[in-house]
Amino acid sequence: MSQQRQGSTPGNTGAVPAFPDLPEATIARLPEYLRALHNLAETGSETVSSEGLAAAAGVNSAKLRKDLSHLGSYGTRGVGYDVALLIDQIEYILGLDQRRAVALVGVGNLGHALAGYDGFASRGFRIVALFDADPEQVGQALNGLTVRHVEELGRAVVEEGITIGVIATPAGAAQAVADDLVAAGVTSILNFAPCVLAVPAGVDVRKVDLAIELQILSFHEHRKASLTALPGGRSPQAGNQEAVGS
Amino acid sequence: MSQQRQGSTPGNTGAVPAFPDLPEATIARLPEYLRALHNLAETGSETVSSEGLAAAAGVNSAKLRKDLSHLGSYGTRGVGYDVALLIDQIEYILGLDQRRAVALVGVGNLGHALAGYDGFASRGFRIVALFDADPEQVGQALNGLTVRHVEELGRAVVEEGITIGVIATPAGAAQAVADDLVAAGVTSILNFAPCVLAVPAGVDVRKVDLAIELQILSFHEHRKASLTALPGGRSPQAGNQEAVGS
DNA sequence: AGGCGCTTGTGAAGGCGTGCACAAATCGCG
DNA sequence: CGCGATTTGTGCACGCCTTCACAAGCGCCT
Ligand SMILES: NC(=O)c1ccc[n+]([C@@H]2O[C@H](COP(=O)([O-])OP(=O)(O)OC[C@H]3O[C@@H](n4cnc5c(N)ncnc54)[C@H](O)[C@@H]3O)[C@@H](O)[C@H]2O)c1
Ligand SMILES: NC(=O)c1ccc[n+]([C@@H]2O[C@H](COP(=O)([O-])OP(=O)(O)OC[C@H]3O[C@@H](n4cnc5c(N)ncnc54)[C@H](O)[C@@H]3O)[C@@H](O)[C@H]2O)c1
Repeated sequence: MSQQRQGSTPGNTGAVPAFPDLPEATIARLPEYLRALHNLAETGSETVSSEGLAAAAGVNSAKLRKDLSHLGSYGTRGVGYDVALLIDQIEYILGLDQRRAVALVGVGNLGHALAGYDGFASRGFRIVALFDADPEQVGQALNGLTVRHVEELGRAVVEEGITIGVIATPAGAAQAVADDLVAAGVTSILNFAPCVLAVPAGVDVRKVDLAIELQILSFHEHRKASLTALPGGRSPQAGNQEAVGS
Repeated sequence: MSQQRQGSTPGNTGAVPAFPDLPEATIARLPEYLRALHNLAETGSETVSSEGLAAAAGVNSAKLRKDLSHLGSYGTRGVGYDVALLIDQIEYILGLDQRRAVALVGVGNLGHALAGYDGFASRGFRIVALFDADPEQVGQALNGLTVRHVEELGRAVVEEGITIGVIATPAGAAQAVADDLVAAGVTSILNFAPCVLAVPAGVDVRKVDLAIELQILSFHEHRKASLTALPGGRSPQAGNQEAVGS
């Protein structure tokens, strides 16, 4: 969904797939369920109904049940879902039991905030290396890590077993950084730079663009405003039908 | 898509809607087209083909043409699209000609980065007010703005004509801040806190959650790894279907 | 032991989005 | 002035996703 995805040909011969190939839409919601489940676990709940979990995750309960049914049958009819079991299952599916190593490239304004964020560690990720091209930034300590020069990226990726790269450089440098990451063996990239990245097949790219989010909100503001201003009316200008013809 | 949307009952009686009600998927892509168009305009291009613009925006050319056709006919067959005209049209549709006023609540780690980001101003947004609950933060100057106490939010929203609020507080405070924003008259919220917000109908909420993005990438890493490790194999554990029953 | 209420899991239907393929339209050139 | 090259705009079919509605299953209470 508005995300770049370069798939690989499965060529799967087995009847039941080694990996339940969930719908993309489902995958995107699993993290939200997981968060809700963790919250429930903290409050001491042993089980949740689909209704309860759906409410906590902000979705329709039918959708939640269908999503979870793709993982297998981990609920009990008449009772609900076992919270701890479901957490384990979702974390397993998402591959969060591996505590993935992440590299962050570009420790500027945004990079500093990301490097100092503790919300990643608590969700199964370790930022294990920071990189920048600016000599001023290189060498400084940030949250227990030393910023290294971007030229060392290739070596570090291999040594630290990094599989995910986060790009927080200006847009002009993003493609070059992405190329370096891919060359080093990174197969997943989270891109904060406002630009389209070209990557080979088999590499996943997800983009986060705050300006785009604001622009989408702006559209809805515009729409709402035009509706309240002219209730049931028509466009302020350019209200052309097929009427005003030659 | 994975975004909260509280629609309002249209009750539209007119034949042709006052506002071209574009598909959500199209709206989400317009900002990307807009960026690509601005890039093209800077390089001096007067016109673009759907093929060219699609490549620059990272989408299929058929999809791009269908998207643009929803706005009207702003292309010329055999030639392409007029770059400047298309920019104007998209900016009008997105409501970017109004330079919307934005409030940022929570100037911590992430909030500082957002407040210092110049990429918003260049895309039609002005951050006009900063708020925090921490007395340590209140009063400090940031990028030409003074951080105000969150209690002043209601007054400021009205005075400054703020329609969009950005929440960058811890998750525990997010709902309360959202309530304040809505009470003050804000109808669009961009939420960085990892939690679900409840808002009344007519208010749009978009959420940005970096941990979710990483978890989605992690899933694909997991999938890719299991495919290469066990080509055509099955799940390491818990491969229960309806077999092991009784 | 049996019945009753509750909740899951899923078949089916409808809606939305995507991409193909082509007709319609425009420009440039001879 | 007509023709061919080019590119837009769109009808159509297909697949994915969502939502409804309900049968199947489970536990509890009597
Ligand atoms: N700051 C925000 O709130 C924000 C919001 C949305 C998007 N973004 C985007 O995130 C990116 C970073 O934003 P920022 O505000 O941190 O910018 P910044 O200029 O503060 O930081 C960029 C950093 O990247 C480094 N860099 C430049 N080229 C590099 C290279 N080739 N290799 C490695 N490092 C390199 C720079 O030295 C600098 O430290 C930009 O693309 C921006 O558009 C930022
Ligand atoms: N830092 C990141 O890179 C990052 C990444 C992803 C998500 N987030 C999320 O963004 C949010 C902010 O993250 P952060 O790292 O900046 O946290 P932070 O603790 O550094 O900043 C939070 C700020 O919010 C203020 N605040 C608290 N309660 C408030 C209230 N009721 N009203 C107004 N302000 C209030 C605090 O005083 C503080 O300044 C969190 O929800 C976090 O999970 C942050």
